[in-house]
Amino acid sequence: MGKRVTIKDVAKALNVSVSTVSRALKDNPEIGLKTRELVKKTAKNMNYQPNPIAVALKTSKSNTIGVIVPKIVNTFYASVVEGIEEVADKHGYQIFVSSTNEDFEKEKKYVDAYINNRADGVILSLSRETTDFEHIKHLQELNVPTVLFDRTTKNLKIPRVVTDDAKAADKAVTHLINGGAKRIAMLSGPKHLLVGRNRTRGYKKALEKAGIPFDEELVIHSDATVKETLKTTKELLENKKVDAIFCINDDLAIGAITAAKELGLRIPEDLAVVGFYNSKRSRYMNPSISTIDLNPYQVGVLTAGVLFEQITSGEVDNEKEIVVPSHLIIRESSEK
Amino acid sequence: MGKRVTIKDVAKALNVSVSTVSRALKDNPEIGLKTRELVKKTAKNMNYQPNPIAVALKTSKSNTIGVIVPKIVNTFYASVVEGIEEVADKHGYQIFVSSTNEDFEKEKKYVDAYINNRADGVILSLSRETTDFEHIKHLQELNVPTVLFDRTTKNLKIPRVVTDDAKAADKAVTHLINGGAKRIAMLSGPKHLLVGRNRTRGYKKALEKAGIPFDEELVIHSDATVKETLKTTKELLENKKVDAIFCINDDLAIGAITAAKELGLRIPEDLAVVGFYNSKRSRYMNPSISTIDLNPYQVGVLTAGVLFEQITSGEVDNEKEIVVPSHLIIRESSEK
DNA sequence: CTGAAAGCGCTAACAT
DNA sequence: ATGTTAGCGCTTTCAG
Repeated sequence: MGKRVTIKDVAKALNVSVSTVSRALKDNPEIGLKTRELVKKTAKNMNYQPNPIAVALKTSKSNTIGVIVPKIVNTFYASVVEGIEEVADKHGYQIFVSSTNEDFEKEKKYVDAYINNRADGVILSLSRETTDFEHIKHLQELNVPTVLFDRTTKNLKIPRVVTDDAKAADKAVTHLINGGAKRIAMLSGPKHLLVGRNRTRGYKKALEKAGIPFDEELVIHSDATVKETLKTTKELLENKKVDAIFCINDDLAIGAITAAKELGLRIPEDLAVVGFYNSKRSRYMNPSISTIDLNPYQVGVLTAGVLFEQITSGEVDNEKEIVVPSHLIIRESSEK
Repeated sequence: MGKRVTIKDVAKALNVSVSTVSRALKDNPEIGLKTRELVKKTAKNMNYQPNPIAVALKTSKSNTIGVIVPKIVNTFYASVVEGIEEVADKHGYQIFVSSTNEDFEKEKKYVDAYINNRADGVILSLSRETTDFEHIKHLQELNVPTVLFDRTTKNLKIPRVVTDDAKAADKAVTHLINGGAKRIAMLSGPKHLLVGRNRTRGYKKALEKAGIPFDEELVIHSDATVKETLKTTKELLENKKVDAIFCINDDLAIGAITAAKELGLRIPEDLAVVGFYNSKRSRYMNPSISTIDLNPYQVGVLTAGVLFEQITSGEVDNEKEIVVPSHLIIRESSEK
């Protein structure tokens, strides 16, 4: 079976030395043009494939980028990965993706794996559990180009690419206000998550600009189970008399809409809703409400851009922070 | 900065040879128990980390599994990946994931990458474009354990794990029939896709069992754009008088439901719908209709299982085919 | 029980 | 312009 052909084999076939072959293959001008061509031709004929492992051992570079995400089933992250792939490919790099499943130990494990496998760069988004950052610092100590995205931390000086969560929320809520809403609730996730906090900031800001007082009771934190969402939404509609709801994600948006309909309300005449655009699917989920698109693909493209800048220049700007703008997709029917 | 500590360093520190260290580290009984312990202890103290690249170069094994999927943003594939990760982790292997984005050239490229990086196994699902299978045959020639899942082909003798698409469709349609439906339409995707063909088979079978004649006109192929779905569904409802719709995916299901509601129909009293469960999100998307769960996570677990069987035993059963059962999730409200 | 030494495939001084 | 050689970090005969 497949005995792999090495540089040595082609050297032997041509009666030249391995170094000649090695150099010819990388177009080293020290080698005569005709030998260069000859070597390249026979290498191809013999179906020679360089062994990246040997190269990596020798050079300590692997031509690969490690990408670590908290949850690959989340389409936001999957889309980011696509963006990264796109630009890595352009640079002639491959990416290897790992999902920590929000597990800190796995995150450490994968970081180590990428270090040991001499990844030329690492892109990662912190797991929910991560509060200790030694593994990230380790990457920095080893001078492995690293950039964080989305789930980052203030406890680290490191380049990062984030979404404009606060601004996005502001846009969404302002849109609702412009549509005539007066009492706007916010359906949020678990209280401790940074996303929620950032979006709450935007929510408050939009209210403030419109002169609407902030009412703590209209911000609901939940785990986004169907049942819970239905219950809290009904509560909001029946007892708090809200006329619009800003939802932190599409699952919540669907829950809100479903609850509203069960109460006989019409969307958006009786209740305006804004959700988030997490995937193409959103279009189907709520064809009649406006959504915020966080541009995950763009996040990936930009993150990879920062990384390659670092790889290419060899310089790190640990203060670098790129904020990716979000995009409000307005559906006609969402205006009251 | 991070000078990495090697086996040599710990050998020097203990005044023993590198081979002793190497052996001690892998608990070779030829080495005295106390030396073994000593070596292991100091290795840990010195923070020694084996260099997997050197190991791979020496042994031609990398302790990694390559996974190639057509589209990682598709939650079906993302979930499969989670399943694979789970069992790979148990075996002490890492996985590296690549998404071809349905591009045949990328598929070849990634296969080559995994070959060259000495992946100990490859799991892959063919891209839509793939009609040439030389790269897969190449894997087999090189004795790289390989298993296909989901998107497979009859043109290859190779272990595979697939979903029971036909059976799933049969279950779904039978469920509709049991609920009282008489004229059941099927919303399908592009005509040439295997999934659609398999599901059509199940659809026909269910009708046949119930003695309902098959009507070609009730099977609609579309690209699943929102507009198109709405249009075709309305057409079905108004002119074909269907009382139930079997949808090949959740996007179509949402489209169908939306169209029905726009016509003033109630779900499921006036129209019963069955969709597919592609993610947790499905629960939100159509809380009132039944769905088919294809168990992607299970597909991943089983696929990895087949692969590790092969890796462990060194034997390939190219006839092996595992069909993963799907699961019909019935929601009360979907019964008429 | 332990050490010496070869070699995996490649790159890059250092010759010539 | 090309060849020789050392060595990346590790495993594994083969010798003691």
